[in-house]
Amino acid sequence: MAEITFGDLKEREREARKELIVNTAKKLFSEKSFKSVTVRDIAKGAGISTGTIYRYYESLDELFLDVFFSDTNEIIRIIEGELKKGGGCTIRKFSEVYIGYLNENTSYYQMMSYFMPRGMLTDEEIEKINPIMQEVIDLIERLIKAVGHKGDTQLMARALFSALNGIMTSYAQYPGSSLGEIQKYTLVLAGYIADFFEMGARKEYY
Amino acid sequence: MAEITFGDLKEREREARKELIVNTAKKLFSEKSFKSVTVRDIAKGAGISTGTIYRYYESLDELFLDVFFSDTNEIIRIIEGELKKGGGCTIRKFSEVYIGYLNENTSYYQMMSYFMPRGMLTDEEIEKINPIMQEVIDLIERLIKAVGHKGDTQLMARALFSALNGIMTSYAQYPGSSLGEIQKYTLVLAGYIADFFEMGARKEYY
Amino acid sequence: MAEITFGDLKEREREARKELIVNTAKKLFSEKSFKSVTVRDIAKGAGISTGTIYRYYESLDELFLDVFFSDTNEIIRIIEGELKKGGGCTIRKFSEVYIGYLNENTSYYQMMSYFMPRGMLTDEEIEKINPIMQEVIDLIERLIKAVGHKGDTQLMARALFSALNGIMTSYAQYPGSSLGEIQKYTLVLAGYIADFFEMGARKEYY
Amino acid sequence: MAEITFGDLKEREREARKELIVNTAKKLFSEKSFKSVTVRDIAKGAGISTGTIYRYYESLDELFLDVFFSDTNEIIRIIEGELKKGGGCTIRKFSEVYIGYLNENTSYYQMMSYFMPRGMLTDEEIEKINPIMQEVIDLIERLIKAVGHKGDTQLMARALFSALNGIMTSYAQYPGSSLGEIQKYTLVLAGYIADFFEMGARKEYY
DNA sequence: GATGAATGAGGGTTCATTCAT
DNA sequence: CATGAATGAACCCTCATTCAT
Repeated sequence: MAEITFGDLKEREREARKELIVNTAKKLFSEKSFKSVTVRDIAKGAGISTGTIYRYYESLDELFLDVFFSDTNEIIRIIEGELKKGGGCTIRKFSEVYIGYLNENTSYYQMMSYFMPRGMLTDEEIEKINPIMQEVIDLIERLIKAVGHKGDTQLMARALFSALNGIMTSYAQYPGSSLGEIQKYTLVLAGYIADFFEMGARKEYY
Repeated sequence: MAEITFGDLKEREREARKELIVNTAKKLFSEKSFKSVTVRDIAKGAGISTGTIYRYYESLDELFLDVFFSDTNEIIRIIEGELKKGGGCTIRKFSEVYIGYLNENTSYYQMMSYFMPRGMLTDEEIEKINPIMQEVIDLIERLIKAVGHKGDTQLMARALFSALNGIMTSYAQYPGSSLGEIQKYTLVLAGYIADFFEMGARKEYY
Repeated sequence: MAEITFGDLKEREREARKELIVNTAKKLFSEKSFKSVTVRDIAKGAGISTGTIYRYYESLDELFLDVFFSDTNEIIRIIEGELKKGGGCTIRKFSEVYIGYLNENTSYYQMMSYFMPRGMLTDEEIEKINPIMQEVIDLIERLIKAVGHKGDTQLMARALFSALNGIMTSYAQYPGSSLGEIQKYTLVLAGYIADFFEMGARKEYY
Repeated sequence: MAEITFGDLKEREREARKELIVNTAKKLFSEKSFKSVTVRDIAKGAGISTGTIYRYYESLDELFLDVFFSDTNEIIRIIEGELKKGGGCTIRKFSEVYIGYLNENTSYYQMMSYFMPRGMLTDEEIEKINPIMQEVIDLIERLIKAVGHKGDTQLMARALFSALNGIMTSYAQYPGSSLGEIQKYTLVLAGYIADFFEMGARKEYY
């Protein structure tokens, strides 16, 4: 029978604190551009001191990366949940749910653009991020295989992932349109692209 | 016959100055992340004073936006040039040339991510940017129509544009791989996506 | 026969703890500049918590002062040991051994510079430090008397002590030279100065 | 005939500004420990903004080094002035004047202790400091030669310089005594040491 | 008595922007 | 008009010290 040690409790509390910090950061990211959120903003928002943040994260970037990590996990959870519900046209379903998430969490793809550039991440950080990103790709790949695709499903998964992210970069909050219009339009684009992939997946393409 | 007034000359000189500033900024963007380039860097690079920059641009962001504008124009020129040369598979050709450009000018899609978020641009700025972005879309649309597509070619153009941009956001400088490997991979993805669109365009899809 | 009370045991344990802390600090001082060693560094090195350190020392400075105290004791021990061994030219011998110690423990004279400025020490701290410093002076004085000096031996002792410390302040780690060269040079200076004092001591100077 | 160009004026003004900053720093150093003086203190004291400091110095350390440089120059000027006045016992005179200066400018030897440690200075900084330090040594050397010393006058100069600095490190503001008492005592020590060197210099020592 | 998480003032430094010359 | 020195708010981060457990 699993015993709960004192160390476990400590660890849990630590995780709870990190979660508080990460969630505060997420909340602030939804209010303003993620790069304009400061340590003081987060500390204030979380009701703790700036110094405390540095007890849990060595730098702001490390914290941001954890938000990214957490968001990615959330995406996976949401999509797995959604997929359990429905039947049929799953690539499309995935695409819509994913874009829906990005619409609600605009900082996600902003962080992606921020972290991708060469030299931004240490090897250690890359090793932390890679597996979870691969999970997303794997999840998409499963959908593609489900349709019976015979080609390079990994490649196709990556292509779809890229294409969807691009919708956000290009139209996420396109200036001049109302938020609702934009969300509707990005969903249309997502559906359009998804259909191509759906179609492609059904063929023995590549 | 059009007469050249004193005012015209002034205006031309002004444009020449702005071009000098913009080109200096571009050069610096290719050397380091666009967000880390400072007014002083640009002024120094252009051989003028920081104050002078503010005679031509109200703020750094306005300058950056002009770089974005100029880059977009350059893209259009390059692609029109490329398209004149070749025959055949033009959607693919476009995709490859476009991704090639983004690989060489990493600040372009970084700026895109930077400017897209709501509230970043004034109405005035939007009115300046929109027409040129539309030109890119129109250019893509022409390629799509050339294949004989009967569906919503505008939508398809926008979808392709988004998808290609997404490749860069997602894999532009993917950490851990060499620059060359990344460029190759982004081109593979571009080709893959382009083929879907090529195929889709040939059908009476939508 | 002296009885050992419970209080004595407590006191002994307390002293042992302080020694652990001081020795840890010393070890760290040999690795980096003494002013850059933090409470956390020491606590970690000693395998105790930061809070515990404050049970033994009211402040970091008090701890540093104890290290200084302990170092001074060590110096006395070492020099007494050395002097027992040899005959002859003892002022010189002392000077070389002392400079040798300072070369190995660069934080010692750094702490001296740090604590000497007016206002750095409380009266209480001064009362603790003075006797041990006087011991060093007395030790030097004995050497001077041994040569048969008839002048103000206390003054001469203080002068020699000062002069040797100055070698370290001025050339301890003179930039541009290798560590070995510096150590050799400081020893040359020490010998040079020692000879003056040796000579002076032999006279009925002052 | 030397013409004064616009550039010269600019350069002069720049130097005047640096002097203002340096003098403000010196003033503050006499009020509190030099390491506890902040950029903000200096800016406020000089009636300028913190940012302005960084127009003239790349870092606080660079500024501190300039103060050290300026102090050393001042020492040289003062001593040369003094030496012109008097005849006779010049090594002693020098020693007293030097110690007098250090008593008035306690930050000087504090900075010496601060900058000497290996790695504190860049090669560039070393190249700036070395010549001026050598000037001081040369000045002392001249005094030694004046007495007719035949030995290694450079070494003797360095030894004297070290020995005098050590007086300050060891007794500069020895706690417990009044400022006046300390100054008197350091002068006694200086005289005592100077006499040794005076004596030594007169011989064909070494 | 020991712990170590939390504090928060304060550190050096940056940089878009302004404005007197 | 151009200049570039000056501004100063804001940034990230550190660390001696405290105190609830």
